[in-house]
Amino acid sequence: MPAAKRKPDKLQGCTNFKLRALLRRVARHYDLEMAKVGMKTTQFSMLSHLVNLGPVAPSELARQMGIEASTLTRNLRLLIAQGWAVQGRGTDARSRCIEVTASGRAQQIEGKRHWHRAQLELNRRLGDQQVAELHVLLEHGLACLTDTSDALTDAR
Amino acid sequence: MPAAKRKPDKLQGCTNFKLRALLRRVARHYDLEMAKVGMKTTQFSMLSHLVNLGPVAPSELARQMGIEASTLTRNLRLLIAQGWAVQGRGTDARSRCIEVTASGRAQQIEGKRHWHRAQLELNRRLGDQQVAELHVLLEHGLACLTDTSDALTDAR
DNA sequence: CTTTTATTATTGCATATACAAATATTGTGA
DNA sequence: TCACAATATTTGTATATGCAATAATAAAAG
Repeated sequence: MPAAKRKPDKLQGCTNFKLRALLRRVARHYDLEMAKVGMKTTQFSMLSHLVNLGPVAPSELARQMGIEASTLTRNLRLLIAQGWAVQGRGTDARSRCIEVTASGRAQQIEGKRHWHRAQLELNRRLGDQQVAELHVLLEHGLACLTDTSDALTDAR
Repeated sequence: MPAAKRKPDKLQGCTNFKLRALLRRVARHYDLEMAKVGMKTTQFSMLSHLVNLGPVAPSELARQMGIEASTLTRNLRLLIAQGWAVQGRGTDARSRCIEVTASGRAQQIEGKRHWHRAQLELNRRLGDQQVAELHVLLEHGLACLTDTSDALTDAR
């Protein structure tokens, strides 16, 4: 049957699969660049959030980054182990306060140079226009899937 | 300064971060649906590839899925442990041959129903048009980052 | 035919990630 | 004030993922 009439199902049309496939490549692209300053792109991400937010509670940082608190706890350990961040007492006896260190700031600035190179190279490879459009759609998707409790398909 | 003239740097413009953020949500969306038949979306993905490809060598399956052979080895174990696939001798004493079982086929068909529900719901949430455009850009990005050895920025 | 090189798969090590359960602490209602 | 609910963080458990190093075998070179 002609390609145009093929059922749009199959795995060809799996958004999850396509996203994963691209992320694997893109992550590799950035990571190769960030490795030059001894960090992963995800670590640079968290470090940058810390720099931009200032002293912040774990739960708030997790919210800002859109990750689970449990994920944050573990990923943060790597930054602390590198001496890029410290964790002190929060407003409460149960909460904490995370803050970037001087070393962390320096590392973030270094990292930013490399991140920028990676981003420019990506833009060059995919085309500025395409990257811009991709960003719009990624943000759109994120907005549509934010909160609005999923899983309601037959939960009620 | 007006948003339009803001430097396009910052983390606002990180393709990696945006992709990751969306994948986390999208993966959750699909996984909640696939959980109803006791599997992760990534497992359904591999199982479907096995169904579509027929008996295949690990290296070829990895190539088709765009993942590392080492990743495949481990992920495949879960399918085998569930009895959805078996691994036999390949053409060679060093190679293997992976094949879906009857139980695996049944599981894939079950899974497909749920995958389809998840995909339709995603389309509904984001809009058919947006999803279609997203797919085009994801495929474009993948094509631009495929092979063409990365990391050449200053490797030579 | 033996030494070297290439291919195929697996293991070791490390990170990112989530959900559920446990901990610790704070706040509330009776 | 005491039992119970709410909040903040960490731990337990499981998956996905990659790179580097091994192991096993095959192919090529000499």
